[in-house]
Amino acid sequence: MTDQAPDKRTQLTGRLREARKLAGLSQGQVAKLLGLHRPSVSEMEAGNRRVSSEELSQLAGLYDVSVAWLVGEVADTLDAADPKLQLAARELSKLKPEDLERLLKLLAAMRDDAPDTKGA
Amino acid sequence: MTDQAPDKRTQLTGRLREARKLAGLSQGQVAKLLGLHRPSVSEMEAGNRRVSSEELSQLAGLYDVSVAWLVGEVADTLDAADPKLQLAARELSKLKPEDLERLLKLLAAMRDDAPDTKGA
DNA sequence: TCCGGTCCGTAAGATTATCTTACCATCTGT
DNA sequence: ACAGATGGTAAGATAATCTTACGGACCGGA
Repeated sequence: MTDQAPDKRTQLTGRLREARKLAGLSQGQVAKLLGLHRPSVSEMEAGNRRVSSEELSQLAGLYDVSVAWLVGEVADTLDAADPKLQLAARELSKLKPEDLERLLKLLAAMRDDAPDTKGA
Repeated sequence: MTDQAPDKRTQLTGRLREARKLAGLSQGQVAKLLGLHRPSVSEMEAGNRRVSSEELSQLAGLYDVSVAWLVGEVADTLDAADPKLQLAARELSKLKPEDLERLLKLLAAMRDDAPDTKGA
């Protein structure tokens, strides 16, 4: 028990759960897809279990997120600035072009309607 | 058939060693910096030992590389993608968090609604 | 050549984490 | 209330990792 830096671990566990739910998957589904058991996934998200690098890659693929975001690493790209942006953009890529166009207009409307928060 | 898809693992181990040497560190140095023993690092690079997500982050920091590269993941999925997606991401970054949340749910619903062609 | 030092790979027993199965609580829709 | 699904947790069996140690390969100096 030489827990010296639980920050990263907590971040990972939180994001594992968040990404899973956003992907619309249950722990059981994930377990079956990764060839694991339900309790394993449960304790992974609880932080009571390690997540190997292989599992990390598989989870990232399943949830359509990057391993960098899962482990809380900051890259210098656009997606890294806002964690959820990558996920959202990923979803956008699956839309039909016409839907994407519509969504872009909607986004512009939302932004124009409520400008605020941070500048720059 | 013990080795059917060792791509990811082989890639990780190979890159672990490559990154370490490029960083000018010995296994002993890495072991001490991570609070491990020399044999552990040795077997990590040999692929006979798992690398946890925490260790992965620490190693990436030590070697000054990204975890995405270590595991063989393509980091920048966004920037290299369609210009339209990039534009969409820019719009997303201007949204308020609550709006982004709403949008994520909407996207998840759209994807869930559409017929899927079983992925990875 | 011989020596001292460093680096790395590997083995065997002790230690630890993980797996497997099972049970329980909660929530939802009928 | 019932049935189904989801998620948290416990205990023994299992498999991994840790710890220590030994040995080989390499390099520069006497």
